[in-house]
Amino acid sequence: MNHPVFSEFDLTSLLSLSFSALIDELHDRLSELGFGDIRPAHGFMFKHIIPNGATGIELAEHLGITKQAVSKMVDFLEKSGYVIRQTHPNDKRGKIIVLTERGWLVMKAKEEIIAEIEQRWIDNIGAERMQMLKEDLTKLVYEVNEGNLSSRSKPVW
Amino acid sequence: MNHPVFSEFDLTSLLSLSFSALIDELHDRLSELGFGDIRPAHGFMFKHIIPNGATGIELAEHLGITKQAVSKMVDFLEKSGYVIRQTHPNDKRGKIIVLTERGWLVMKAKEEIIAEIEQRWIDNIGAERMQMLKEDLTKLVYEVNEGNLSSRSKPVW
DNA sequence: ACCATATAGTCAACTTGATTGACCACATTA
DNA sequence: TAATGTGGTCAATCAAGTTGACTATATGGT
Repeated sequence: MNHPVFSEFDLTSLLSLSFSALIDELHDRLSELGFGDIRPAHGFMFKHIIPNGATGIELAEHLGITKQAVSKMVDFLEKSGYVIRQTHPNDKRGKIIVLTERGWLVMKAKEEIIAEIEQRWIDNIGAERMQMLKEDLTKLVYEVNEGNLSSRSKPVW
Repeated sequence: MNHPVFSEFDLTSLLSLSFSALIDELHDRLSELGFGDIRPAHGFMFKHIIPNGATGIELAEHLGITKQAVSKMVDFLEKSGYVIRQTHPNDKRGKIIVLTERGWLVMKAKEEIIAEIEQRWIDNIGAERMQMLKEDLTKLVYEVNEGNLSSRSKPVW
């Protein structure tokens, strides 16, 4: 199939479409591996639980949602066996959320799948261009946020 | 401020962050212009209403949601004065959803804001790199979807 | 040491944007 | 023209978030 190279999409659509294409494939593959109950936001949470656990409030800030919403997500993930709540060593009010073995398995699977997709893209556009792509996107992320990154991001994985 | 150029983020995060940075700024600016009731999904709907209107089912397919959900969105947008439902000329069951004057104003504002942001990025990374970025993202969108584009995309604007 | 205030987490009620199912009016085709 | 298909809406429900109220524990000023 011969596709047009010059964009019929504007930048917004391109970013949106490439992102959701990536995420959709990732979650399809995770489903096949038996992780069908994992949603994109869970992955982003896991990322901040690594490597030594995190409190609910820390996760809430990272995810940009309320601590109550985090509490519910953790309820679900704990029931499904991906994380557990441990009592905080220094603060009896607090709890630390850590990954279980199953949680680590998802993270590992995710890494492998993303690496594989990324490799396909490298085969397609070349390693140099992929490097440029990443550099440029990194710059853009910093530029648009004008320095105060992660303040309002609603990220995934 | 001197930022690292080589990515501390993986591709998923980069795409997610750059996309949401873009969308956040866009909607902040639209809010300032008095379009605070417009959500990202509305913009994507508008895009497919242009230029000659669309039926609810067409929009549902484009947005990847049910026709009932579209119907609700249209209810809202009609009440807010962005679109109207016209009776379909050939099919008395159907309706065509078209933009009102106010609807066109939002689209125009959106174009200008995106163009301005894009220009900032061009100033930052250069026009050539921007062109490459778009080309590469376009390829990636096609590659990941393996030809059947827009079948499952959950896009915005 | 004590009290006032702040903080981590949970419970409950509500909101929002989607879903599924049922239905009506009109179209299409055999 | 009867049988089936299609566009749209209504209603009930679901999922994932919100706000508000509360408990238990920490912390800091006097």
